Amino acid sequence: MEDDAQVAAAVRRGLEAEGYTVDLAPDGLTGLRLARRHAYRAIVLDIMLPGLNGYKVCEALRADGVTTPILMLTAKDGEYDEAEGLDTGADDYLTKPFSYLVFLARLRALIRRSQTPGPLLRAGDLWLDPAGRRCGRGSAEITLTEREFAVLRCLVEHPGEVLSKRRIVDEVWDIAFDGEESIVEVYVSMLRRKVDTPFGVRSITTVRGAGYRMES
Amino acid sequence: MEDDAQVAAAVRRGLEAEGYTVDLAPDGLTGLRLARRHAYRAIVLDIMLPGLNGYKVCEALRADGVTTPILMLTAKDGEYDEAEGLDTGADDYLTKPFSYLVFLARLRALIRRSQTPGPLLRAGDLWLDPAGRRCGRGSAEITLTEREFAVLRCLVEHPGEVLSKRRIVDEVWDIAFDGEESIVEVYVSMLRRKVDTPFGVRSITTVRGAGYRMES
DNA sequence: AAACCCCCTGAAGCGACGCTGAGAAAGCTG
DNA sequence: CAGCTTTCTCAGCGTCGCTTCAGGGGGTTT
Repeated sequence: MEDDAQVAAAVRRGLEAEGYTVDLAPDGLTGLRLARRHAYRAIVLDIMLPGLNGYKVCEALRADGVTTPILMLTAKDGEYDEAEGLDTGADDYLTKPFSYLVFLARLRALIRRSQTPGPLLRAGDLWLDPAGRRCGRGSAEITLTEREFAVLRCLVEHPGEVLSKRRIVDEVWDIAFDGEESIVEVYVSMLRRKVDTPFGVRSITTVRGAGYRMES
Repeated sequence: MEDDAQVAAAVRRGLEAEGYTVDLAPDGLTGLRLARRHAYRAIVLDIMLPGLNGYKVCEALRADGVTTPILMLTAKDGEYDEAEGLDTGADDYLTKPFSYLVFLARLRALIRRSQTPGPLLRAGDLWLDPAGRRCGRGSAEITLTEREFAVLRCLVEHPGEVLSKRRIVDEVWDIAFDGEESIVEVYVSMLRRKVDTPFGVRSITTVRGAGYRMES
């Protein structure tokens, strides 16, 4: 216990030296309250805690919908049930005693992994996630086909700029494509029906004789 | 030097006779490379190594997040401090000269102690333990074949991201694989039958023309 | 105002894509 | 060596998306 407090203090000093900001909770209940109030980048949780044990805290947090990555510190003599640990929703485990370097590496890995949401392309409240190949307006997700997505992406990547059909065909279609440029008209039509009309807006403007423009 | 090489060879023969598989590195850098690429059950590290010494190797591995238990072999004459060895992240140390039986016992103890749940990959209530090569949903464990596990792991490592069949084949299969990408379809089908259908969910989404996506 | 041009959009064919069951080949275990 | 598991291929089938076409609407020019 006194030992634990010393370890905790050492860990805090180490992390703060790395540039992290650290909040330390003396017991489970305090930790739970802190975690509920703040949006931490990661939570380190000791199983052996005064008051409320680590499992309970973890379970309570997950039940609250807190998705912050949790690193659980388990005792050396694995007295606990493994399945229980998996169920409560921790993201990683570390068995005591551990080296500080390992601890740091695991914590970093955890934080890195939780920052997955890739860069979004935006135009107003319209968003496009190239990595996940998703798209939507506001909180509503919109299902697009491959070609539709490619055309919309092309437009959103150049907001406020007029793109000729020729240019869009060149960027979206294969070089071997020998069809008409009018294919773009068809896709713009379909896009408007999916991303504009249902929301009562008009984000893709036709510039007669020149092409199309994404309003930013 | 020559002595060391002979000791190493003898240790190798002994361990192989016990049924272990052994990789031997002639110098620190080679060892580091091997340890980074493979998931060994344990690493035996001599402090006196050509090129990169044992402390450096150990430190580098731990900084990379490699948690494989490390047994450090130190020289008798206290030029190096034992405590220093433990500081860099070794799990146990042995002072030369030592008896083979002691060595074996310590190694076994290390391996036994290290079999705790490692870092978990998660996607919703689906979990994957790469170290233990186990997987499950919630508290239910799911049995997967090697390939199934590798494909699922590949997907779970990039949650919310669309992975093309090409990319999955590249990550999971051998470079020498010259089959069709459609093999991925077969494995996704089998995975869905094991990890999705029995639980009434659909976590692996098909993105037609693009690939597959693990819903996060 | 008429003619012209550009664009919109619904319909439909067809080719491509993905899913799945069956089974052969290779590997492992007892 | 026999029986089991695992891996991979193949083919059939259903579905979906890409593209074309044609008719209509609405600016623009003469």
